[in-house]
Amino acid sequence: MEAKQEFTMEKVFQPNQVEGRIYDMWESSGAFAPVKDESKKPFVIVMPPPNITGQLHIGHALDEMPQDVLIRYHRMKGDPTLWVPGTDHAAIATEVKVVDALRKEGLTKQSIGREKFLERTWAWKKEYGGRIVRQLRKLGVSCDWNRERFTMDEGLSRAVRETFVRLYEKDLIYRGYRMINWCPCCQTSLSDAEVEYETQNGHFWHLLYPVKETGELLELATTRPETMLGDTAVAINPEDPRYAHLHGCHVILPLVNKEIPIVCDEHADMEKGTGVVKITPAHDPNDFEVGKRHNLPMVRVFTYDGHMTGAEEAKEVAELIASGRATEDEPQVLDCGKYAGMTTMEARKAIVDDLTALNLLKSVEPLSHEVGTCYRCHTTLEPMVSKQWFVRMEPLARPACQVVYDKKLRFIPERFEKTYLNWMENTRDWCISRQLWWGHRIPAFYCDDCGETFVTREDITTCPKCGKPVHQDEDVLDTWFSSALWPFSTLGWPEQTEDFKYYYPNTVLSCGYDIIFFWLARMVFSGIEQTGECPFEVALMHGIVRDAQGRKMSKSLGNGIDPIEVIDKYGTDALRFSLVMGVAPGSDIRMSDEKLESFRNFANKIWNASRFVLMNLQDFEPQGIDVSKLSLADKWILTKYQEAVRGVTENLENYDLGLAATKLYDFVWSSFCDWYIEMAKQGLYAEEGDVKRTTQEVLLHVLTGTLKLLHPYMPFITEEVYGYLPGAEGMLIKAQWPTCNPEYDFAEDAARMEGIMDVIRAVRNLRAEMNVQPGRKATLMLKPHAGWAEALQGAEGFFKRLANASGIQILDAKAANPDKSASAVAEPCELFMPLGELVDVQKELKRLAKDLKGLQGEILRAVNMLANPGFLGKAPAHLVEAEKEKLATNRGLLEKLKARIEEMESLK
RNA sequence: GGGGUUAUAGCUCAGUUGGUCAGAGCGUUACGUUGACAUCGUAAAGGUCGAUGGUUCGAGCCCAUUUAACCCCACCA
Repeated sequence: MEAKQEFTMEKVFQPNQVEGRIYDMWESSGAFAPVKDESKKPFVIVMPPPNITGQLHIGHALDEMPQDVLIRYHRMKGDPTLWVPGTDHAAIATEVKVVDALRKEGLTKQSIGREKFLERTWAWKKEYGGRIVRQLRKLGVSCDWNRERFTMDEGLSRAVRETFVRLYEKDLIYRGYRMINWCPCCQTSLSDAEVEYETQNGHFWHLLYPVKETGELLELATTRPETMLGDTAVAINPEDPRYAHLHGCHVILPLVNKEIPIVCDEHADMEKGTGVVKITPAHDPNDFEVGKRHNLPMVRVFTYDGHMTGAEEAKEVAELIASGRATEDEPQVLDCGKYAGMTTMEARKAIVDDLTALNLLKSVEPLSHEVGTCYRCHTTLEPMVSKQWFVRMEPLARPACQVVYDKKLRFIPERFEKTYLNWMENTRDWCISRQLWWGHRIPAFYCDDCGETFVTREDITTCPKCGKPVHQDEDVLDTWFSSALWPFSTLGWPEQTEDFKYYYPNTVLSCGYDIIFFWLARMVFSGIEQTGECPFEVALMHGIVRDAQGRKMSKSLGNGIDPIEVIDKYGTDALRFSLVMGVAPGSDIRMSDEKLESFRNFANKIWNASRFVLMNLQDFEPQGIDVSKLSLADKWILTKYQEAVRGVTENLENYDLGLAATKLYDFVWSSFCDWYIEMAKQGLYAEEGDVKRTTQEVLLHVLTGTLKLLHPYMPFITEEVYGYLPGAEGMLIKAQWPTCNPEYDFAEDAARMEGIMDVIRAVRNLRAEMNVQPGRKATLMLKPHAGWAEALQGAEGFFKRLANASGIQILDAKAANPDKSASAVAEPCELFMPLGELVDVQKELKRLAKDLKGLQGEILRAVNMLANPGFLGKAPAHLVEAEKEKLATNRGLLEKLKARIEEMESLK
């Protein structure tokens, strides 16, 4: 056994002096690695991988906290416990940053080429990817850094490729022209999940299209007039009587002067506007569907960088189509003529002007509507028809719903089940190709000659069919495609590694509710499809951190909280505790200096309580508690402590992390510090060695156990204090989770102690109410109720120490009440505090009247309850009994109180 | 348009399956240098648990309606 550290505790806890040292000690000792035991079920969590571009922010801290608490708890419980950390390559986010950096050097990614660009990005990753990982350590996370993974590691890339190939082979991945969300700024497609809707103020433009056959002007409305160049039809509802005469007719598309058909389609809603809707199949999701139903041509009028198409591009595509090398779904491209090259916004204005000049703009009304924007750069997205890779969702979603129906996957809190199912039951195919360079390149190869597509596990250079050269698809995969495999790719899958076999499925997945669709849902269906099992049993959700006013943190508001600063100022433990205590699962939390301060104070309270105990443990060798020697106070704290052990353990098992933390806070501050330590002083300063020794044993036992209970929440301070404890071996992080000893439960004695505490509180109250100077000690006269005499007599020391009494005097039940004293009644006794002339009879009467009123209210309530036949008949017997008992007690107290009041009245 | 959340002391929130009280932190007020801690201690004030109705012997907790705020999802021209 190594020598204990010398007793050198500072008066105030200094987190920054211990945190780094302790973390290094944990890490280098191998404490974070799981202790594998095939006979036990492991407890496994994979950490949501932060982006390599990221800097640690408060959201990460919130994200890690529940995980670290659970991990530390299970580790102490003796479960083989694994927490896998890692980082995400974040395709689009990272690429944007690198492109930005290039721009500052006057470069573009095209100018340096794909290979150089990737080199640059890897260099970037090397430089910044480590930063977040270092910062995470400051939070005290006890994950197994030896298993740190990166989504673009070789092994994980193999998992991605294997998954892609398997899905392709099962026809669950396909390539085709579909309506996708296009970001003209990032110049890539996005999945539906990556669209963020924003309310924007726009206009509703009412246009007039001349009907060829009748010459009338057909009114229709649009929010995006620039798309009209790509209209290939106008739709009306087949049931609409207003337009029955137009069936089979055509309109002349203004500005383009092209004849396009009027089609009948359910999509045209008779209730909306004029009931006529323009159809732009290449630039609107609904119109795309209408176009398919009516076999309408698709005409693209926007370039991929947000401008109007021109002659050159039109010609190019036309030739491609003519050559037969384009798929038949390839949209035509319009030469927008005078509008070519304009941005879409410029074109909008020009087109509106031109239509106005032609008297074809009937009216404009302001309109506020939801517009899709890019979740990375918030540019307004353009719906575009584009050739992309998709995951077929329907067959994957079904089993992913089933595991939730079957409760094989449990959400905490439960309500997120609905959020999840709502999405999973309605989700559409997932666009997984991105027009980026940074990421997993799509393993599809196209023959330059025969045009055949090959999706392969290994790269190929020649066409297996005709032997001609092939080229690989230029695009990379959605970054979420790889993170969807995280629970098993990090364990070595697709190899059937020992780790994979033992640690998969994981136990818990903890993340913010904001990434349920991006990540959690996709892990579930990917896991089920690839491994046959739901990747985790419990989805533990948390909210987001808000500022003191409840606002989201954002760069523009500048209200972000830097966790590193917080840690420097208040300590990691305070930050950790403030992120969990009293927080209900799944709810947002507000962060404020006041809050952090109060938890820093809590840490300091723990520190000083420990310091006190340790000061009184010099030259003390623990030998265990001798139950026969325990005082009432000892029994009380042991009972309370065991209650805390049971409660906290139960809460942690149920993932009620916030409740457990609250219990600990209360136990430490109120029970242990405010009461027990104060009472223990009597024992510590006692003459009898036995009494002192027993007190020391109890203090040490309870403190040690409490540090263990606190450790998952406040690992640093508890580890530090633990190092000073006599009899504590090894590190706290590896210590055994506390269990209860049935010999230490003393319900009756504890209740007795509570009674005495009530009397002490009553005395304090009296003193405060009567404005008794602290220096003035009074003798307490106690008139015990049946059965309390002995306990009260034995508590004299407590009254002296805690109630500022000079001593107590036990009065006979029949004795006369002392004159000129303040008084109160409590369950154990009537108490009198002689104050001589200090007693203001009027004031005292007023106070007693207040007590009387309270007591009478209680009695009335109980009487009513007991007079209710329903209650007597239906309530559980023990509750009825308890109520009766209480009523009897209160009646007794009432009598005493009344008598006392009469007595005082007579003194007036 | 669909779904969800919240409404409890001045502020921020707890309250686990309905059964005694409705609790904490911060703030406020009055005291306080009693041998761990002023990053502290003691005491106090402060709420008809958003509104209405219902179920029940009993509801902050369950049900219905309603008001207000917020969030998510949704292809509405």
